[in-house]
Amino acid sequence: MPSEYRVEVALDVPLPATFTYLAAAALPVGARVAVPFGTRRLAGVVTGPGDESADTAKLKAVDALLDDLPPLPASWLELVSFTAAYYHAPIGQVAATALPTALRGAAPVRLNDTRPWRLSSAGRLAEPPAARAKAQRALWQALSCGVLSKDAARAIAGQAGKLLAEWDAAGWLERVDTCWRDAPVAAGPELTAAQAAALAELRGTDGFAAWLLFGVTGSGKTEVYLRLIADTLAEGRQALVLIPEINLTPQLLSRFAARFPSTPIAALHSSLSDGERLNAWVDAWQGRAGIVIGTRLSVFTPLPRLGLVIVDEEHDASFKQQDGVRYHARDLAVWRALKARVPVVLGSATPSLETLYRVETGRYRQILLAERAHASASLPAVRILDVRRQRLAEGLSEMVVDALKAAKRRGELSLVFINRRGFSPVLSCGDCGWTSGCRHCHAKMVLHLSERRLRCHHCGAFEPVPHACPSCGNVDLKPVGHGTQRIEEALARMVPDARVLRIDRDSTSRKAAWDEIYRKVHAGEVDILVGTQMLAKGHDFPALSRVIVVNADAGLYSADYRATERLFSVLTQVAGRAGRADAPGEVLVQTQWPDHPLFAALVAHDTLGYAKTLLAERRIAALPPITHQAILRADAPDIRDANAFLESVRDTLAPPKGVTVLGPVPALMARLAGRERAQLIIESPQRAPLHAFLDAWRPDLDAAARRAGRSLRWSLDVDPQEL
DNA sequence: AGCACGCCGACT
DNA sequence: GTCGGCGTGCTC
Repeated sequence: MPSEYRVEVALDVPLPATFTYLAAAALPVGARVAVPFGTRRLAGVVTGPGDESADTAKLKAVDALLDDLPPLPASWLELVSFTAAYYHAPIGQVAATALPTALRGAAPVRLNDTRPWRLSSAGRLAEPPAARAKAQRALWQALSCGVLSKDAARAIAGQAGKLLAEWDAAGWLERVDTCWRDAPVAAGPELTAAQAAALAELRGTDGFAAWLLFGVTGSGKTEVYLRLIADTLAEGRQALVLIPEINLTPQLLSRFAARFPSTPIAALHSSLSDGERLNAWVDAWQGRAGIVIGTRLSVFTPLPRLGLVIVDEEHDASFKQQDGVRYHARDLAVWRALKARVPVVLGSATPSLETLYRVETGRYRQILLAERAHASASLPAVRILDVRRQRLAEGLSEMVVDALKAAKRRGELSLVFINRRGFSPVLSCGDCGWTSGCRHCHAKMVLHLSERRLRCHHCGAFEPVPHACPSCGNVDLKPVGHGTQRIEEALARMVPDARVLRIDRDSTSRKAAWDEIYRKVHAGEVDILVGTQMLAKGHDFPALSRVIVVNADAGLYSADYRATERLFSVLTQVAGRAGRADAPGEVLVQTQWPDHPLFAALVAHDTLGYAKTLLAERRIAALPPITHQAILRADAPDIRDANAFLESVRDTLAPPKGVTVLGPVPALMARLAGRERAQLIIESPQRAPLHAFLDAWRPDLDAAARRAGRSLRWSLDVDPQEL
């Protein structure tokens, strides 16, 4: 049979183009196909009609049309190609990222019918199982009362799968197409005046609108989301809810399930098997799920009846993918809402500067929830402890140890927060507060002990390491944020009889670990919790009377200009752990720089004011979000190979007016997993010339990488979140 | 990224 | 004599 048709197919290979194939019939755009590629057989997605100018002799034919599913929707393909264009990633790799694992392979996929059951008319006339078969009887009774999902059936009878199959074969059952438009919604708590006002404003729009829901910790943002979702479901439309991985807890999911008991919810969390994820994904795609709730990857779920998008904790760094296709789920979520002409709500207690800047420029609208939902819970009192010229034992001051001892005597739970993020060795003077700033730009210079010099990671300038403080002559210069390695042992030693529990990635890697930690804490078997980042968010601990931050300074002067923004955010969140119940909490922050404006804002709970300060700084320094950046990263076992690659591409193409290429400079984490990392920073006040430059540059990058050999790895990061 | 082809060292 | 090391080149 002659192959008269041609199609373009996107394949998961690191090549920028799509590939032209011959086909015996006109294949629909969005169809999944299997194609021969070299010696392999790969899965691909049809992106459009084939290139007619391609030489027929070189073309191969499509092998098979996979799946009996309908083709992927045009809106999904549009999202994939936008992502590929914006992040300068090969479209086939984006498509593979956007599909669930089960749909990435070249094997056809068969789907289970996941629709719930009810009794058919024959079933209603049939004899119920004997009363002594208790489980069978219970399952039958549940069916005769109404509709039953497979999960619900399994909860009633362990053998549900087998029984349902038998009864179905007997003709007693039928499938029900779910409709959530009239599904019941459980009553929620009464709204506060602020929540009601926020809701009224959010409901007042039609079509696309981007909102920042700016609410302090405990102000009840989730309740606002639930009410909006109820509106969306009542119109028969679907809601997409994006949540940081760490906040996507069973507690949160059961809160949604309890509010919408009969609405199918597709929860896309990390512990799903490939099959479960596929089912949830297809439920969303086929319009069977009313709510999709999940982490950044969920932004790619096709939703035919999308009516609302919510991004909770929109400032959270986990929305940015840090390898492969480096997309930002929050930004893509806003784009999706725009294309679907539906509202998007970005919620946060500490909004990102990107989002606040868009509020400032009028693109997003802001709604404030200024008070905690429980009138009795007030914001914690923050005290700044000046530790200059103090003797610190393992980073702990006497004041902090005394506070911990007093709390222990009163039987109260304290939290010692260790800020490990943003650590890079910036040199500082413990006497006068001098830090090693770069004389050519706004960045801090980083100590490179092996090279015995200071190096700027923004512009690349370097200087010898000073022997004494250039400002006051003190010879005892140290990297900021040093010396908190063995803090839990130190605590156990300095606070007699204190029961110290450490919480970090290691101690929580096992699944049962969290349950054990919760049990201990709730049973009052712990006096002091010690932990990093993980403790700042997501998990609710009761009656935290005191939060102590021992090394805030590590983020205060960092080579990464985003460090202060992140520090303020994490300190606000960890402070929010204190005093959530009836007792007002206290937060103690140790610092060598008590006069830093960050602390004044923290004490005053002035998130917005501090954000304005930071935005003003970014404007002066011409940094994001005022300007736009991309980073070309390279790593190799030998730094010279990475630098050689970056130098060879840096001058292949003259950047257009306004676009600046800086570097090569070392990455903030200059060495990782035995590889040395360096980068070029590309900056521009306008997005368009930046993207045009990256597009034109791409072939040069591919060519240079080929010349550089296999040991070199490289990637392009648009809107980087970390240096 | 895979996977082939291709040309040089230590083994049955 | 060959099994296998990973350099380089291509994939519609």
